[in-house]
Amino acid sequence: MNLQQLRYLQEIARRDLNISQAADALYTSQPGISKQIKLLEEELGIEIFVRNGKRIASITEPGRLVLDIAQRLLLEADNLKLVGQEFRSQDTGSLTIATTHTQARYALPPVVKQFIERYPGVKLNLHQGNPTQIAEQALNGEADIAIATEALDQYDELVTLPCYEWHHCLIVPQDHPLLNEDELTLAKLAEYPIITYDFAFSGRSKINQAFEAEGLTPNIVLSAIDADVIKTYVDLGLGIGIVAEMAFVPERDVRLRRLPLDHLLKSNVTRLALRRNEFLRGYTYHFIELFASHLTRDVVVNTLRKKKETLRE
Amino acid sequence: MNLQQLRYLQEIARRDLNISQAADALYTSQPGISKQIKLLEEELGIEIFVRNGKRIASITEPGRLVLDIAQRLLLEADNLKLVGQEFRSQDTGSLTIATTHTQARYALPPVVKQFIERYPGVKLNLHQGNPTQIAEQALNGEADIAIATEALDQYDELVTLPCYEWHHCLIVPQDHPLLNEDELTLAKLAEYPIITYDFAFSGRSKINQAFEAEGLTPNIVLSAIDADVIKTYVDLGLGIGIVAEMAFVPERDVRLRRLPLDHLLKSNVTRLALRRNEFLRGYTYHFIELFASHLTRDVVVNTLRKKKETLRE
DNA sequence: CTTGCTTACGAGACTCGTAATAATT
DNA sequence: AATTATTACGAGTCTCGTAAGCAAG
Repeated sequence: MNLQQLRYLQEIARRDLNISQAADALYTSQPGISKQIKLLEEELGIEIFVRNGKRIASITEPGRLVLDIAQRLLLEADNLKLVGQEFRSQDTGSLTIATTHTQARYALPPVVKQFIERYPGVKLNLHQGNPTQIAEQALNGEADIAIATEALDQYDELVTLPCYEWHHCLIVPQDHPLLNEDELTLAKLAEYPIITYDFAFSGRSKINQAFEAEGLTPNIVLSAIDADVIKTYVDLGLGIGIVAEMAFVPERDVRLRRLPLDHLLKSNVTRLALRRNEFLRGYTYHFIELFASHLTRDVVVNTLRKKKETLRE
Repeated sequence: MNLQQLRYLQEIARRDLNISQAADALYTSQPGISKQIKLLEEELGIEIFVRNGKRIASITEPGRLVLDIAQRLLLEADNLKLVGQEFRSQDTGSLTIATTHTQARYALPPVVKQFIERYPGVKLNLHQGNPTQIAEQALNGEADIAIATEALDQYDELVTLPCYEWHHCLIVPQDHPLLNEDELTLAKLAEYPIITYDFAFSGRSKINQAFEAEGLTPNIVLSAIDADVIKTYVDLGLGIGIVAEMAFVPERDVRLRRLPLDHLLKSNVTRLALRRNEFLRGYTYHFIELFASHLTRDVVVNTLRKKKETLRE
């Protein structure tokens, strides 16, 4: 048994049990992988894959267990390399953040600015995507940190930490009748065409819930995946917009007005996700603390080693 | 980087940083280990050991981290092998219990009897030792389960589970004046020479605490590490004995009498300890459940993956 | 007939043991 | 002087890539 075999195994699992694809991904030959997997199965004395003649059909039950363990093991192997890098060169390396438009555009810029000044030797990458993509990038190590408001909680292998709480707000053209209302209600909002986030983005679920709870059906005329699109169409007069409060910038959005919705919609919590048990570089802790000052190194370390909430077995 | 290098590393750490001893323990050559460690250090780009010329003096800070990770990684490697064994042959293998006299002599026999009947193919080993030895055997994998009333809680790498609660009792010769007392008090006990457990065994700490709390100094004339020795000397008239209640067997100890001490001494909890994150064979779960029926497989699985209570970093 | 896994085989790399060397106690 | 680590070197093994074979869809 060796690490290489386990890497092969992991890659096969990632590539839908296709050995050829795994070979391509790892820049090696397909027969090589095939043989090593055979050897591994032989050594462990179990079949990892169910084979249909010469095709791999599925994973066996013990295979699933083996895969699980192998992944934890490989994570520790990565950690070893990271420890090396950390001590070899404290402040150089790379840091990849997977996040959504809202965070990348409105929440992260000041953090990034501070970070790159402090760590000029660290190559900072931002991957933008939807919450599911983000979570998966964190899961398979493509990203070191995932930041989003939705969907991060659904993976056993990820640890999540609350970063900050925010509310939605209403944005309307500067001459809109709603600006004269004494008290905003969902019912009044429902009278106008609404432009807001696409399903699965930036707390859209909270918006749906609120209207449903009052038996209202909002007239969503456009669902966008980012606030800039929403603001553009609100400006054009297509409807009223509901966006994250961070996304309204008075200096820039001069033709729009903001109205708070704190009392109508539940608040949202933006969270970040890390791979459980991963070793983090010193600058990664620093980045996290820059983003959410309560997430000190100690807090993060403690959470990283916490128990899983649910177990599959 | 490969598993072998990490095994070498682990063994060196276990053998007080002596490469020659590690080589002996692993049945390999000393230069071989030396070289592989060098290679590992080179690959990680850090020094793991502090060298004084040609002697290894200590572990560096990054080395300690590396060692920590390596141990977790190797545990998972062991787990892979165990998964193999589990599925290859469900009911054969070995199970090693490290425990104290009290448990081995009075608590375990019925469990062992049932177990060997149910699993004739499993080689069951019992290692007797003091609580510290027991914990260490569990730690380095010499034992699969440690069972004791003391000392198990002090290791990060071990998970402990409560098995059962018990009290001490007083044993006296059949004609002893204390048998005529209406109500036993610690003060009355302190009037007689006492024979009980050695420090660090079977709840001795609870006994000391109780007397101290009342400002009494018991006259301990003999401290033994097992109840059989205690009973022998009580029978000889050397004093009165305080032992675990399980250790008194009316049918056998016919010349002695038992008096309850539940109201005078705090109760004790016997616990078992497992290595955190270890994969357990099916029959191991079964053994645990035979010993403590509330410790079902699910309960144990959940605890094994729990977070550490304290972190060193 | 294309995709995908396995078998066969050989070049090159790696591991490990022995022997010699050197430093520390 | 004895213990212990490093260096040197060679035999044997292992890994991996190419090429050929073969089963499944």
